[in-house]
Order: sequence, then C-alpha cells, then structure tokens
Amino acid sequence: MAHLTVSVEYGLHCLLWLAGSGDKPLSSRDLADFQGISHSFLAKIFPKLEKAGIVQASGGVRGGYLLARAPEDISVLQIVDAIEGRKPLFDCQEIRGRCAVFGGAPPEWATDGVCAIHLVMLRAEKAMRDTLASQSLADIGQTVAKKAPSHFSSDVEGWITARLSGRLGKPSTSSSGEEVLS
Amino acid sequence: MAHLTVSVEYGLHCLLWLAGSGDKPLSSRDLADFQGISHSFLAKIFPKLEKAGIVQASGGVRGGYLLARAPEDISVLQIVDAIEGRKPLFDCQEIRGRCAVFGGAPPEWATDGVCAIHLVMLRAEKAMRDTLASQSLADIGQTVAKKAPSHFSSDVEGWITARLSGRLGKPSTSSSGEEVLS
DNA sequence: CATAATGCGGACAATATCAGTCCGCGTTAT
DNA sequence: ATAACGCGGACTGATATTGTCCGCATTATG
Ligand code: FES
Ligand code: FES
Repeated sequence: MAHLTVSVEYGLHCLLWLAGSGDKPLSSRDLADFQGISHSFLAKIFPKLEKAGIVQASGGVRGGYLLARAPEDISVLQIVDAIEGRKPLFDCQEIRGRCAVFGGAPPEWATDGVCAIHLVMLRAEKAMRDTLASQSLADIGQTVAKKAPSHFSSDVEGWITARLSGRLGKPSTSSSGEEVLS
Repeated sequence: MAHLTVSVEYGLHCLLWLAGSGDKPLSSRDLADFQGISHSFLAKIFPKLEKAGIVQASGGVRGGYLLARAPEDISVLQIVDAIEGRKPLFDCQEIRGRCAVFGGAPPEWATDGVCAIHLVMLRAEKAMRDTLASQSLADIGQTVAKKAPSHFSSDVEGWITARLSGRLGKPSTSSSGEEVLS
C-alpha cells in the first residue's frame, strides 16, 4: 500500500463507529463483522490504539473498546502515529558524505546539519502532519453524519443490539443478521 | 524505505550536480562513482527523468546527461513524480460500502463522492505536494552552495576533468582518483 | 464455580515493493 | 572498429504489509 496503510483506514473507520455509538463497549469482532473486514487483522490494530491512550479496553464477556477521550480531542495525526508509529516520509541515507572528493573522510561542513534535500522533505512532511493534526475525529464524524439519511442511525443501532443480544445464552435461531448476504 | 524512496534521494543529488556542472554531459557512471552509490541502480532512475523531460540524454562515448531545462523551472515535485510515478499517500479500500446493514448492496448515498476519511488524507497529500512544488532545483542548489567553502567547486571540477581525461585512449596509470579510499 | 467471550501477544505465511545486480542490445564519438 | 554510453528486461535478496492461527490471562454472566 501507500505510505498510510490499510491499518489506518481500518482504525479510523472503527474509531468513527466508536465515536458514534454511545458508552456501550464494542468488541473488535463486532466492529470487524460490522464493516466486513478481517477480525484477526483488526485485533492487531486496537492494542496500538489502546497503548496510545485513544481507546479504553475492557476484557471479559461483554467487554470491548470505548473511546478514551472525547472525539474532539483526538486528532487524525494521533491516530495515524499510534497505528503506524511515526514513520518518516523520507529516509535520508546521507549520500552527501560519500562524495569522491572527500575520499572517505567528509569534512564537517559537508555533513553538518540537515541536507538541503532532506530539509525540503521535512518541510513537506510537516505540512502533511499539520494537516492531519488540524482535523479531529469529531470533524470527520460530522462530515459523515451529514451524508447519512435519518433512518440509518437506528438501522445501525438495531444491528448492534441484535448482535449483542445474540451473545451469551441466547443462541436464538433468528437473532443475528448475518444471513443477509448470500 | 519510507514513502519517498532512496531513488528520489539519488535522483535529486544527481540533478543537483548536473545543475552545478556546466554544459558538459555527465554519465550515470560518473555520477554514481562520484557519489559512492550503485551505478546499476542509478541507471534505472535516469531513463525516468529523461522521459519526464527533466534531463536530456546523449548516447555515445562522451555522452551522458544534461539538464533539459533551467534549474529554476524544475520543481522538486516534478522530480519526485518522475521517479516514483504519482504514488498516492493513502489508498482507500472503500470500507464504507461493506457495512453490514447494507447487506452487500450499499445505497448510493453511502458510496457517493469521496469518503470523509479519504478526504482528509487527500488534503494532507495536497499539502505535501504543494510544499514540494514550491521548491525548485535552483532553490536547493543555492542552499548547498552556501555551505561549501570556495575551494570545493574547483575540487569537484578537478575530479570531473580527471575522470573524463582518464577515459578513451588515456588509461594513464595515475589519472583517476579511485585509489583514494582503501 | 464453570463457562464463554473478550483482549493480548507471538509465531507463521503470502504477497508486494524496494534495492540492487547482471546481461544484451543499439547508438555514437573517436 | 571500438569503447563508452543509454536503454530495457530478467533476476535476486531484503523488508514491509496483510493477514491467519493459536494459546494465555481476564472477566462478566449464569
Ligand atoms: S544526503 Fe540524504 S538527502 Fe542529501
Ligand atoms: S472507505 Fe476508505 S477511507 Fe473511508
């Protein structure tokens, strides 16, 4: 994939659902099935968000994840960094010091400070990160909420409650909604 | 490597030397040896720059590459795109359409337009690209020229001329300068 | 207390991309 | 004629991405 991986897309979409849902914890399995993505893979993303203090985990049978902070206080940049780990946009190999006229021993003026090329890349990276930092989870949530029709919210809540009641003690023959596809 | 690969670093440093050197063509072998990088690998980068109209190739025994335009008219973004091929920062997998409540048939309001998450990423990518577009090869060249002491320029020219005179008919025992290291 | 669902972590595998090598072809100045 | 050059394809090794699978500890529920 590109610089920002699918893990980021998965994580952001999950956090968006967590922000929309109330204070009921959603498990990674619920979120994976709900969005049609791999649970095994999603399960590797959430611990990173938990360690970054973005979500709060609760173990046990009715456990799951809750947003640890208000959506307004979670920037996209924080999420990206939590999942990808502060990956640099450009990785300078210090080519400049290998110039043949230095003969293997570059003077300090040549390797001092940041290379001019690297500097441009760092500026570009900062511009990117500033943009990501300027947007919060709440901002994105607002944008998506504007597109959805009014009945969608209750549709989602219905799926969630059906899912939760299907667990533990009620293996009811018609509780879940998975037979919708094929 | 990161999103911007070593090919970009190699290409930019080479173009910088091309901008500094006059109208004498420099071969990819010269540039590779001069900077202590792999010639074979560098040879895969230059054709991309040539197809993008950034450098001009001349075949033959004294051939090599020349800048096709003035350094002021070559932006860093053009170089990056020429080498990496317009790689997107974020590759949306359209998760939103797989929501379970849609049952495999997402309505058009859900998949219409650009996803709110994707939109943020596109803005971040644009910020990055704008920064790269705002810097020209001449700008970077000016920055590096300020650091180098006055004698460096003639040192480089000396290496180049020694290198060129070492070729073709003068396999002189002491012409080149490669025995400098180990 | 027993159990089932959950989070967490590690081992593993499939695939893609990156970085780099190697070779052969056609071209061109000397 | 020849040696140096650009161009392109085939090939390789290393690393990252995208998953899968399993076992362990924890915890609410019955
Ligand atoms: S030495 Fe790494 S960008 Fe110049
Ligand atoms: S569907 Fe890809 S970012 Fe939302």
